[in-house]
Amino acid sequence: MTETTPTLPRQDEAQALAGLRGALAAAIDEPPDRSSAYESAHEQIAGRLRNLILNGVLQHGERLPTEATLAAEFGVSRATAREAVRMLSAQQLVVATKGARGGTYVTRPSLDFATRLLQANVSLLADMDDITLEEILEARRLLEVPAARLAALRRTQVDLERLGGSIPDDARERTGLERFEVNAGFHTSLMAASGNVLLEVAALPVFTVLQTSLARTGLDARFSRRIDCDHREITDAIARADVDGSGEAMEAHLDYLAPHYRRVWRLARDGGPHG
Amino acid sequence: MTETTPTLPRQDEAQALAGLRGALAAAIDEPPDRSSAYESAHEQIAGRLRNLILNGVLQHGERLPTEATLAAEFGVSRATAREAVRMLSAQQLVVATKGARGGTYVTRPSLDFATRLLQANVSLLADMDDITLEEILEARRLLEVPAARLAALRRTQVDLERLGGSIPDDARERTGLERFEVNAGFHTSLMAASGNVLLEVAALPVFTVLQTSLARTGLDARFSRRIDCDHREITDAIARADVDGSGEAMEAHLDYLAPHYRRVWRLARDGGPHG
DNA sequence: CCGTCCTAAATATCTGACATTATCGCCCGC
DNA sequence: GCGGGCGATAATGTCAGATATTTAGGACGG
Repeated sequence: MTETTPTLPRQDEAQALAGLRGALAAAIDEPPDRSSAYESAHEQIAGRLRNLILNGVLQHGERLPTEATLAAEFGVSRATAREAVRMLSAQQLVVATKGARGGTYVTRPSLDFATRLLQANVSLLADMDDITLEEILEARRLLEVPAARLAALRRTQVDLERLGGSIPDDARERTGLERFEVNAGFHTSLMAASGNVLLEVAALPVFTVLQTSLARTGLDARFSRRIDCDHREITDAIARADVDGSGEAMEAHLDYLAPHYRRVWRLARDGGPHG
Repeated sequence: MTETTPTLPRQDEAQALAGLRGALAAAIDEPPDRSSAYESAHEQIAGRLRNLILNGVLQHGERLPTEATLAAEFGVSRATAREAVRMLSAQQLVVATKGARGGTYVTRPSLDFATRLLQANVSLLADMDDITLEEILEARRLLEVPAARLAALRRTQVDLERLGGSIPDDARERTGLERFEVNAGFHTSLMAASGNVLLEVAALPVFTVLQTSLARTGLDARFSRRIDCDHREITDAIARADVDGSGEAMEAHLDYLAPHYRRVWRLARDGGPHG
């Protein structure tokens, strides 16, 4: 029975989990998970801890055992335990603090983090042609038109002020980056006014991927003026609490933008990745 | 001027990046990024490499320098370089393979990975009351009603067969987990039929979070039958290419489900986290 | 010509040490 | 008696080197 160990040794594994259980006064029926082929030690440990967090056994703010303790309980070296914790920290499931009362604490991914993560993924998936531009444009329409309608229903005074403030009133020339920020500001304000955080999180990456490709090419003054004008129309409709009008204004805006996106997208395809 | 180094030493940093640049024959104007307070060495390195990947300097399938080389170029130990790579691998930006022609290769987060990541985040955000049930229900409606309409427009023969096959035709009693899988199967088939991958990715986490809370409480046979019945109606409408009918059937389905979700959600709130 | 063995190259893991840092409690001065 | 500096302490962060494991590819023999 002295076979090699494709997974952590069963006994140690059970014991380690038991120790963790005891230490945390938490119980969870962990399925053996002998599913896939080979998983390295740190992945196994990371996965186990991740399950504890996702299943709510380890609650927000709770402290994990120290690296040394984890290492001992899982029967690995500290370096390996560290890498497991590092994986979780990369997913913002835990944060590590130094110092005396320091340690590893369960945390929550912030909205901001979730957004950035999603955006990175969408961006990469688009790069690889897993997602087409048309899908992105469609998704944006699906998210933003209802958002505009909801905003017309629910907007508060604060929302309206923020929306108005996000549209520049001077006709000053702007760089690509500045335009990007202006547009993103309006977009974010609009999604916030919709009153649905989930919608906000879902829409921002979609918007950003599109906008990033636009910003790289630079956009002329006439185009920018038209965007601001559209934004103002949308804002006005929302201010009037005109649900249908808001949705239609948004649709018109997206209709105007679509061909521009298609153009810069083609450019990026032809000129970009072949560097 | 022998102050401590809150960031990597500038010279080594520049040199390391230059080395990497040379090695990869890639150029990118890296801003100094002296933004936030303190960033540990592995975070800095991970961030730097991440930027190279997200900006497309390192393309899919390309190979990073070996751990030893990275360590040398960034002027850190191999363990530190390893942790940086580990963080990227936790985000599925790279994969590490052992063996002779092994190494660290740039990869793409799979759709499946993106979905699971998103789901974990949505789930945790919901746990923390950053997102309310009503927002989730609303988001689901916003995603699935248009998806049903699109499916009616675009469904292929394969889609229809898959949809039909995902609805059980026997009236067998099922466990909570089995029901979960049946419902998830229909949901996934529907989103696939919509023909928009992005929609699919966005909707699955929302669906799963809702469904998970349902599955935990167990659902009686009458409820299950009703769900299957609704699913069949939706499928029929899609098969008829009845766009409005599909959307309406989906709306009716969600209307029926909403109160059930509200009930189990309350239960989970009252009984769950206080353990 | 094909299969087997061997070697090289890379990651995976271990070990033990040292560096850094934030907290806690003690002690000292007022 | 009491508050502020200041070391002890406990944790993560980093380092250096060694060993194990895995895999690709070449050498060698049948």
